[in-house]
Amino acid sequence: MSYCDTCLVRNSAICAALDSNEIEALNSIGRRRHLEPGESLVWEGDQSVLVANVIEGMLKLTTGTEDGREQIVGVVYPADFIGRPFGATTSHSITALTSAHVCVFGRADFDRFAAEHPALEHKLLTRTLEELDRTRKWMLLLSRKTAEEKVATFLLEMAERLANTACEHSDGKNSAGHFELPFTRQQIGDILGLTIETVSRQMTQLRRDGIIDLPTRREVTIRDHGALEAIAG
Amino acid sequence: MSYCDTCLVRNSAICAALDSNEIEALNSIGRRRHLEPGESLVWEGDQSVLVANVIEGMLKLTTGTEDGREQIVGVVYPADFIGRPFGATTSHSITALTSAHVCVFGRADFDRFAAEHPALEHKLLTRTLEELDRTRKWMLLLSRKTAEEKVATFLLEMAERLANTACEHSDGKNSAGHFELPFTRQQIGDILGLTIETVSRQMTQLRRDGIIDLPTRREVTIRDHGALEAIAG
DNA sequence: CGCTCTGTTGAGAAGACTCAATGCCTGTGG
DNA sequence: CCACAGGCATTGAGTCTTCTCAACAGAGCG
Repeated sequence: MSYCDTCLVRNSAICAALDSNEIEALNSIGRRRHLEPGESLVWEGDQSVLVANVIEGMLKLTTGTEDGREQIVGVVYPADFIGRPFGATTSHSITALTSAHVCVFGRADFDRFAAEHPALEHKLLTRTLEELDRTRKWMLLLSRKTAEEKVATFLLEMAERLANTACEHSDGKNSAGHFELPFTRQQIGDILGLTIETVSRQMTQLRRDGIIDLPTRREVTIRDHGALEAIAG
Repeated sequence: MSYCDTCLVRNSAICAALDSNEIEALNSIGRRRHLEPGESLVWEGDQSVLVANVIEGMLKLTTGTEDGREQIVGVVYPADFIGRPFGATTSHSITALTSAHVCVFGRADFDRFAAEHPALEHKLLTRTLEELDRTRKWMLLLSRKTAEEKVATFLLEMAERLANTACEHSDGKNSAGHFELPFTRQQIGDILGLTIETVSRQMTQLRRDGIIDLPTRREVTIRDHGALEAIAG
């Protein structure tokens, strides 16, 4: 009996490119692993020894300077693929933001398996291309947008991301204009390339302007979506 | 007679994954094209109708805000692959920085060809993964490094890039510590997320400190490589 | 109830930007 | 051959944004 039969992301992860026999074969080289919030799966600069599918939870990809400045270079969600196949080292750390479940493969095993299954590689390629598009779009934000624009852009993106998941879970928390932030202010700062104080100030300003509301620290209500988009630029 | 027989990048572009029959087939769907400096091959937001290999010259990938702020999200060199296969739209413009030759394919033709040649897709995948690594590393620079660190990092990277090409061309211009900048100050600013004035000031400061020399506007000599690395962080 | 962790707010400093003036090449035409 | 225009680069002065440092407030928890 394969883990995959009950896998939540069976049909949306890269595994969707495989038939049931192939899934069985992939399953035999993988294993499930649980991560506590804050626990890391790989560290920046490490030998790339493992790759994984995210089954549940959220993880951050980070890189940093020697003197401790950190930048989040990506956030991954269920069904996303993580790790660096076909390469010697990992260019970023991977750390759980929430409690998370991943499906881990030894990199060498995975590389070998992928080489024999072009459909899997194709899926991996299209995902990598999409990720590259997203990353490049983020570069513009990091380098050219003001703090106000960054925070507005971030809130819009979170609203969109979480509106999708709301449909699945139907927990009522995340509707069109209201959602629960899955990040601390520090993490938002690390994503946007700002300090925690600047993030806080911009959020307060948007609340004062009546564009958003902050019922609690972790909740956000978008009161004027158009205005937020205008600010995001 | 195939163009490919005389292609300068035949063995380093993704074409290297193909045997001579396959190259012939790929050649039949591609054509050469010349670009003048400043001429664009694709525009941000366009339908993705073509992809290409760079044969000669340098091109920039850019994205921008509505109000005209621009960010260079990548620079490509001979043998690099450009364009967005397997996707509807292009997330960035591609513009020649120098006079350039590219080998262009219709995207639909290329997608079809790639689907039938897993070795080509594999090569494309590894390249895309490398590009993603580079791009993420650049995010840290854009968001967390100071102007001084940015310029130092840029000069080191250029020195390394151009040292490699020096071996091929042996024109004597680009040795370990000396090279000719292929960018204007404005372009350097667009790459580093700085204004032209800030770039200029940082370069001047590095010259005053005796770390680099600037014999002409376009030439750079690195006098103290270690110091430059220390500054780059 | 007090402790800790996270977030908010304020004051001042520092870095980068804007605007403006000047300098230096290159190429063109007299 | 020289003068001059136009583009690029440098330099300076002043402003604005964001960061830093520091104090304080509020939520969650033992």
